[in-house]
Amino acid sequence: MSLTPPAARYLQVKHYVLEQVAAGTLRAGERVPSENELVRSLRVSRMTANRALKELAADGVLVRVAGVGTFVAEQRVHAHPLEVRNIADEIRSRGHEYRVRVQELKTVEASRELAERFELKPGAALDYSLLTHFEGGVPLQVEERYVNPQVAPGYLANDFEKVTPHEFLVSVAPLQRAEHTVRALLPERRIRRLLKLEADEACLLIRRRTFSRGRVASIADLYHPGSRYELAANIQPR
Amino acid sequence: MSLTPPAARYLQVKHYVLEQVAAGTLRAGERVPSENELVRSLRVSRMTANRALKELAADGVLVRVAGVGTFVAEQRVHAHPLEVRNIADEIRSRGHEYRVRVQELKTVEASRELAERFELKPGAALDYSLLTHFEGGVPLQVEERYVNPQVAPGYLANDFEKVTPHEFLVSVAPLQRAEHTVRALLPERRIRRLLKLEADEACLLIRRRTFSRGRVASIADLYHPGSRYELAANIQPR
DNA sequence: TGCGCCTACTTGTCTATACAGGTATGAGTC
DNA sequence: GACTCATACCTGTATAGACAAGTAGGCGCA
Repeated sequence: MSLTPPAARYLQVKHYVLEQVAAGTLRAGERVPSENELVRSLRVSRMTANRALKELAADGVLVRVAGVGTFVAEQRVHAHPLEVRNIADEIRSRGHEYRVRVQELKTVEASRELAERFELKPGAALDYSLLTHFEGGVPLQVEERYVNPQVAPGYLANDFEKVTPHEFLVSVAPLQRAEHTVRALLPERRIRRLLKLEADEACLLIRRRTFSRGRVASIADLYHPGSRYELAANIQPR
Repeated sequence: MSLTPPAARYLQVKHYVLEQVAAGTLRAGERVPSENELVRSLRVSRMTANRALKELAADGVLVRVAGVGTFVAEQRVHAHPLEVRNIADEIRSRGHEYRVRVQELKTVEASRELAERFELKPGAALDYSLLTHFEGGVPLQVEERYVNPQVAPGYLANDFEKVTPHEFLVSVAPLQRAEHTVRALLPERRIRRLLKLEADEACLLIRRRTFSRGRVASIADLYHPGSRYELAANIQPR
């Protein structure tokens, strides 16, 4: 069983190749379909196929040799190709703290997007957590996670005050197979919708955005673009 | 002073942006020229500008927000964006060993490509080292390095039997500013040209390639595509 | 056997063009 | 003050077409 292919076509191509690598149809050292073959079989342009293979090569999954072809990389033990950005790790030493807001089982009935992304039938349940991150006492980020309990069992049993969700997921699931959806900070309306928690914090978050009117030279103190939050951790089994 | 801009145009764009970030013209959080501005000022297509900015964002140098713009990322202390692949580290625990063949000062007169790449006048000298890597007793790779002595002083003074060239370079030079040229294994003719060292090893290396005639299904035992060697370590000062 | 040449194929790069979706801002309305 | 709307701009994605450079394999020649 595999998850629903993503919407973007280059992601579909990556998905197509990764699926065969994960299933064992393509083993280490074996030849991957060339760009032109992918063009014919998947009906995409060569630039799209090129992007997909190039990114997989950058992740260390494939190896490309100009003039020869593309091949499944040998197993590399140490280096993990997927770059993981963990805001908690990054700012921990700079006055970072976070608070756990929600930690519960959620049915996917409400959101059709979730059901599709995780390929779940209506009525199925997902582990859900919502954290707010602070830096120097100022609420900066909202981290919302949906985790398939089948691929990361025991997610909700954690004490997220001690172990961050990211740390747990890293320890329990093979990161090479993980698909993380990373987005920048939320626009104002979604923050309002999300943060019905404590009015003052919502105010602060929103005020930091509303301040932007008038001065656009630097977006640094509004967005803190270096840091991000992860919307959904969608981890493939196997 | 800066090094010669690379040949590929998307690398020129990256170079253009990185130079301003390194020089301090663009500080953390500040706005980077948009894709369309780069199109007009550097006379490249938007796809090229897009690729340059996208890769810099993947390296953690920039942060892009759709609909807003591109910004210089905040300083991130821990994570180093440049992914460094070190074959010695990767295979060390799997029967890996290497032998130092050449370790000397070389003038760049012979190669015009080298002089241009390092922006040196004819007659200038470069530190040079040539190692052969083995895995399970079989010679697998040739690692050839040219290092600018001004940016990595003391390179030749190392005992490369104890410290690999890569490890020394990592310790002495800021990797964020490094430009590594990574290539796959050499074609047959260049191996012949390079390896006038010991006939049997050259034979083995070449034989592993000549074996390919007839069976093309898997290139694994010929190339070992997962491992690479670095042709030139060209490290920018500052 | 070794060498150079040619052809077919593969990846790398670049361009022009197009559409989609997100965002900031100002004008207008309640 | 809060909201809606239109506009201008930005990034994300996708395509078709083109040229360059590298490689494998076949062929012929010395």
